[in-house]
Amino acid sequence: MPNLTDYIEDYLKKLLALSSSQYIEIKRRELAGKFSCVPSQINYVLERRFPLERGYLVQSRRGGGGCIRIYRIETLRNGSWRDLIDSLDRLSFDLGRARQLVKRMVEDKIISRREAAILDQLLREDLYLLTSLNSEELRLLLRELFVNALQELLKIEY
Amino acid sequence: MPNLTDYIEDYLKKLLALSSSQYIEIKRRELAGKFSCVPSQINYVLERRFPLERGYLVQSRRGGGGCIRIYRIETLRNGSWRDLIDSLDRLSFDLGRARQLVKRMVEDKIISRREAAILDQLLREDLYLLTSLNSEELRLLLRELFVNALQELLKIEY
DNA sequence: AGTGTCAAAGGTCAGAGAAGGTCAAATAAT
DNA sequence: ATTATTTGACCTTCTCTGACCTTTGACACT
Repeated sequence: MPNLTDYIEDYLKKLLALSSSQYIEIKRRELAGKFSCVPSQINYVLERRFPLERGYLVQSRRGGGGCIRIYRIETLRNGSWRDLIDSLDRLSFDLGRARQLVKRMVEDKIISRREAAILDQLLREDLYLLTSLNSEELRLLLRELFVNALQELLKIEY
Repeated sequence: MPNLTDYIEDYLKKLLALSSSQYIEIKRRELAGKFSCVPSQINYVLERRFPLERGYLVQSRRGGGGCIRIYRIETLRNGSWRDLIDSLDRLSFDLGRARQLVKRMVEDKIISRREAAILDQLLREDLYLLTSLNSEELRLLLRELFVNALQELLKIEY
């Protein structure tokens, strides 16, 4: 026999599944109204059913126009990001794919915009012009630097 | 779910981005009119969204022909660190000093632990062993990568 | 030139209202 | 008995408005 918390959890997860973006936005009061409960019930549900460990990130803003955002950090849990990085390592590494990966990781909130900025700088070919590296050497070096940086980065919690 | 303040902030930041100079000039009354709000709302937006700590400087003149100027500037904190970075650039760059700088920036909360982790990886000499770089070439490359990454990083707000 | 007045800016501040957050106590489930 | 849920009183943050204040420049008057 499901309880209120279960119903609200299901509802939010359905919304997330339907959403075309990586997150949903809710109004605490409204949602509480829909389920005829006190607003703080929503906090309880978020705390219990949408913790970071389970792959959710909750952010909120108070005041007029405030709201709660729930992000799905889908691939963080099963470690598929690490697999992706490893595949970059083993298979052909190229700049385009690396940059693409950085972009997606930002979108999925795996890394921050600032972290992405460093990685993007690292991938700037022109910075390496002053060296005598040939293009294959450069590719291997970039791969080494990029993959390593990313692996270390993901070891540390936000 | 954006509110009035968000809209006005966006509008002003777009103007700033489009502007060819370091600042934009607005008329408080006019702007308030455009967004159908009271003039003091503009002050509120400036106070909340364009404070010095975030790299904005707001000046104004009262009276006939008065107006408000919003400058995009570098924050003091970033500025003094940037000087340090530049000095690393011009003077002798070496790994020890670079690592030390990273450490101090973390302590001063200019950069995060994760950001530091990427920079530290970048400074790992052993990653460059697979290349044919001699030690002076390596030093120059590291300097280039490091200084560039840091400079880009400081351009982005947390 | 000096002064007074007025209108046209912009500035300040307090208060109302609109969210969301916390925490402890009561209740229900296991 | 212990853990999970639910509620409600109280708190903090953010936004918006309106009444009232200050500064500046133009112009008229001496």
